[in-house]
Amino acid sequence: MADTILDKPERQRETQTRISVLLPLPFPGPLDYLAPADMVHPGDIVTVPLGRREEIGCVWDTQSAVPADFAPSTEPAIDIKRLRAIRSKQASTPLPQSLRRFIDWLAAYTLTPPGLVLAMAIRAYNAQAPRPHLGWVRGDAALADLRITPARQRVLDSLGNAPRTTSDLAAAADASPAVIRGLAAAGMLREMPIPVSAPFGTPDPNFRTPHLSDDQESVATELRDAVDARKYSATLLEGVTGSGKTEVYLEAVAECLRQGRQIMVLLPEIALSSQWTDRFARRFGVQPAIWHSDLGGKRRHETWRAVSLGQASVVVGARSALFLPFPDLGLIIVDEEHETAFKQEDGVTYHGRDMAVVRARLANAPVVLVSATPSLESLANVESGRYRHLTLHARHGGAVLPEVALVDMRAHPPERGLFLSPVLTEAIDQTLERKEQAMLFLNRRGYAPLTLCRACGYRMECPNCSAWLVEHRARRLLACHHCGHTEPLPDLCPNCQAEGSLVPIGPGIERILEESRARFPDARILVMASDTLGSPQATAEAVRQISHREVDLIIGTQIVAKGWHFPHLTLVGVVDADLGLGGGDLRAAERTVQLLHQVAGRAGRAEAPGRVLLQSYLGEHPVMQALVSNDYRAFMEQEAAQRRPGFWPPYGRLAALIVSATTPEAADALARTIGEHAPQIPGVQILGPAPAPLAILRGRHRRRLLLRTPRNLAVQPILRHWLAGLRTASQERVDIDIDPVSFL
DNA sequence: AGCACGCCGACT
DNA sequence: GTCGGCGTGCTC
Repeated sequence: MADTILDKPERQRETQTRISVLLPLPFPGPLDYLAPADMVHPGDIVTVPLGRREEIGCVWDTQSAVPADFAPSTEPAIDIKRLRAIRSKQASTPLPQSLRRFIDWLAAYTLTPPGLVLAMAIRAYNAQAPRPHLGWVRGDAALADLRITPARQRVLDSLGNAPRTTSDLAAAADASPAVIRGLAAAGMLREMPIPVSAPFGTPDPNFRTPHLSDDQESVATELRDAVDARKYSATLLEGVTGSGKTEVYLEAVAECLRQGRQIMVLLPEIALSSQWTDRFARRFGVQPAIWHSDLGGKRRHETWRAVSLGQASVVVGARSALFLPFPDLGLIIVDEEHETAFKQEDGVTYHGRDMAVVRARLANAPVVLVSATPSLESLANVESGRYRHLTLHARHGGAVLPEVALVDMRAHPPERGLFLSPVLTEAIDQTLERKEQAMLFLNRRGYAPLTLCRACGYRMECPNCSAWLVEHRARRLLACHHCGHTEPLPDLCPNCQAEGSLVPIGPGIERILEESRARFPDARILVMASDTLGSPQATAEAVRQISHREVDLIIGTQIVAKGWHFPHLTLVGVVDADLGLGGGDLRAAERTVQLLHQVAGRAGRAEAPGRVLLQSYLGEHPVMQALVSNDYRAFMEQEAAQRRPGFWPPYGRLAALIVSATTPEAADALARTIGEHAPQIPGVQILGPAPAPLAILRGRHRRRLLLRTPRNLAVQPILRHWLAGLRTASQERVDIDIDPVSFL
């Protein structure tokens, strides 16, 4: 990629104008540089001098597109005579205006320096300069100039019009690379870049059009119309598991492809993507481009480039795909929109689903949020008229919804030291006898979540975090799931030195595996957890084994809840349906219903009807009642009624201030100071300071303040004023989380 | 984020 | 007398 040198010293200074350049650094805004007028434009990627180093940046718009109510105040411009000149302009397509505006918007909304948001957009650009692959073709030198050995002759015979790499050529000619090097030195071979084959095929919208039911067809038509309108609109597509949501929204994708425009599809996790892309390929004939944060350097650069040139028409990815430079975005899909995995927690904190709606608005494109169990946020947006609501009612192909029943653990307790009720184990027996598959779901990795000393009551805790250490018996150690700390399981209690007094309390899936092996000795058991399925390939292999009936009993964590299709699965046992309800989280109930509903949806998709058993001590809890009666809507109305009066989200706005320091005293002092300077605004409430739910995380002591405002009040200016005069010591930090999702 | 400047402890 | 610790501050 050749650079254009702009700062020729002889160039007249008068021809240079002031331009803004945003750098991927935590500055409050863009810096000003000089460049020849009409040679650089907003969006261009440039290199500029900064101090005594050089940085890559993006030419930024002079005026901000951010709504004034939460835009940061701008500093006065510095004297033009003091500006330095841009070094060079990169020969790449500029960042589109809709992306630049999105970066500004997200930065202002999350109170993040815009440069750090830009960094997410150009990290791929930076990652690895595209080094073209070189290959060999016939050189100019005449044959007579060199002795032609048999090996050399074979190499020359193997040459073609298209360049071949050294290793390829050596193999074809059965010669060593040294022979090639010799020929090259004599000028009989010439190096030539190998043209990169287009890595992204063109999806064919008519490759295999599906047969849709009337219900599906009418929804598909509405979505196609939204695409045809070529303007912003937001739609919530709600449909139970198996109602064919994907098929239906792929018709909107097809419509957008027919227009020759680009499509962004966001999924909550990459684990889901292989199944999704296969489905896509069946519909459109080629694989879509895939994007996620740990995509390798070369692939990453290719994808970024293909998107910026409009060559990748469909990109499916995790939330970071929001920052790709689509020049002609015509549609955004957010699948499983209720998933909390869309919320980015570290670094720049933003909610992928909400930001997808913003991205769509700024690109003037339609966005479709898809879920079987929509978030209360999206339902509230439907209610207020901001989103349109489309519903798919029937399960496609005649499959019926699974029957959900409670197992009252008080009435039917497991044997001492075990965790499966006889009601559940007998149901598994019957399922296995019928040669059908069963699944046990427990959203907890490891063997036991707590290790306790029976002699003194000491609990094994993480030295860096206020969290219990989880025993992983297979790996013979105790692990912290928050910071990654591990230590061997001790023989003696570290507190009272008693021998053999440490006992595991509570189940993780390893312990359920142990119990299942003893209880169902003939069953072929497969464990699915994020730590046992390291790679996407391993996950795909596990799914294949299940589909091919090579497994009888599946034991899994959250990962099994994803939209997998398991045709022979007819029984799902939820080991601890009450698990998510503790901890006082605002969305605990909503999340539990969504998760367990999703888990239940794995059962009985084909001819055989499915059955779900929920082991619970809280049978009367609204969450259990909602699951048993399968009335999601009634449950969400009840949720809404609980949140509305107190202005809890989505009926109010929330921002969290996480104060952290190296000592508890420093954290307390800083949190108190901030609390004392809290603004007094009618309708605005400050909660705290209180110990953050994980009071110690990665060795830092954390306190939390919550700011709650009515929905019509922006929290950003309030926070800005509040924290404006604050000075913190070097080891102290205040992190802001707008619209916090996790309270843990 | 880098990379400077700057002011206090153990060494050729 | 210097080398080097990382605290504070600036970069258009």
